Amino acid sequence: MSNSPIRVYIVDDHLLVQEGIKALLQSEPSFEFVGSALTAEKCLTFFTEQKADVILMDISLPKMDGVQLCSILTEKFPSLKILALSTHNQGTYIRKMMENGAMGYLFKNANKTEIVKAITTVFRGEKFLTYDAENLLRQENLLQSQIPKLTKREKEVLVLVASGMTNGQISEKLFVSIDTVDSHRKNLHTKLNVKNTAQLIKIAGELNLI
Amino acid sequence: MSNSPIRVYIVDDHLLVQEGIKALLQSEPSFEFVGSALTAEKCLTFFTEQKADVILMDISLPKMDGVQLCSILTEKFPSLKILALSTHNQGTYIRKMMENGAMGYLFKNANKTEIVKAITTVFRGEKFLTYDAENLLRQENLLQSQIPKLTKREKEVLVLVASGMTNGQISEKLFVSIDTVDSHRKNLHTKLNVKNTAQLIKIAGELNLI
DNA sequence: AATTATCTCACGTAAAAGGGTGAATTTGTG
DNA sequence: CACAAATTCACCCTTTTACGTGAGATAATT
Repeated sequence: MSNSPIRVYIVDDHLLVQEGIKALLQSEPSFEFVGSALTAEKCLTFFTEQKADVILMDISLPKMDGVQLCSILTEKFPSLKILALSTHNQGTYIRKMMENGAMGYLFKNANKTEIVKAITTVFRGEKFLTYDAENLLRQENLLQSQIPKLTKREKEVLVLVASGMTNGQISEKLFVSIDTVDSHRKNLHTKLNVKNTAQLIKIAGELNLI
Repeated sequence: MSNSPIRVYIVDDHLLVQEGIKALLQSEPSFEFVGSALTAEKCLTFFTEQKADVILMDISLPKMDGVQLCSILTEKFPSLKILALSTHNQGTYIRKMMENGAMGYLFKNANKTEIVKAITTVFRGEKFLTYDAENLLRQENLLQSQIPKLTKREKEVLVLVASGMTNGQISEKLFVSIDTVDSHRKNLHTKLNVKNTAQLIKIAGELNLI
């Protein structure tokens, strides 16, 4: 098992990254480069006939993205180990990939040692998260937990306010009284610690609540 | 002149991209790979002793970014041709790099043909903008031209409003009367075609005006 | 079952914003 | 210089928000 090389495939729309991986793997006898693709479609075509042990996968692919490709591949080939390879420094992407069957997440600025370690780790069936990715997830969780929990109604009112509607118009739309809408806005102010509509909409925008 | 190969240097914090370029250039006899760096600092160190004809440069580098590095290099080595190599699909970056002395802009998803063409083009002293980059600039210019031109004072008032200040507070801060601030806000409403503060701050956020 | 959270509504006052109109002064530009 | 744009200010009136306080009804959670 440890004698035969790990067969590695790569799908990335950046030719340069493909070539880079290829070059790196060629200098390591324990790996065998079995193919590459620029798009998810071509990757799927490859796997109908051939196989690999580990696939390095970019997230941002044209048309079908990495997340979709990931879920398809894990379903069809449960033994295939997927290692996400991306520049995306947003925790949501990391989370999505791992939820869809990826065994690891690597940033493209990784050095050779880290890449080798990542591939061998996921090949063994263990998860691999680069230190930066772990950090990112932790920080984002912190931020997320600092966002006050708004109720369904409050979120509803918030987006309507942001759309420019007055309390009167909102009350008609939601079939409640103006005073009720007023109450929700007061609660929004309290929860988000603002004192007027301008501040409210600004921070709501920053928190992607609208 | 066409006999001696074009000496190419690359600075990019992604090792994989470096390796990819290296691999591509090795298969082309008209190019000579003379070195690479992961950071701007190491790049500058290299150029104190050695030289190159064309430098491929990523924009997002740790610490010192590509724009700074670009302006330094063009000043010290006017004959050096800089080719920006980036995944950044924001027109501002393209514009900044070209303003700071870059001769070309290439996306990292470029294929071999395009990369070769880009290098040879900038080596000849001509500008090279990949089709996508040109498109992007054109589209952004269109969008930009659709944003109403706000006066200096209006922008000032806008950010103060977004910060949560009332007309009274703004008037004190700017040493003008409340009526004046009121006027500016009315003009903002007219120009941005909104009818209240909520809408104003929302679209201002979307247009990156605050 | 008991407690808590959410949603609802009411009333009153004060503060702020919205809307219209007009106009003087300064600044910028052809 | 002349014309346009920007900045400034005033006054009126209406609408909308903001803020406090209290409270009943329903849904969710322990």
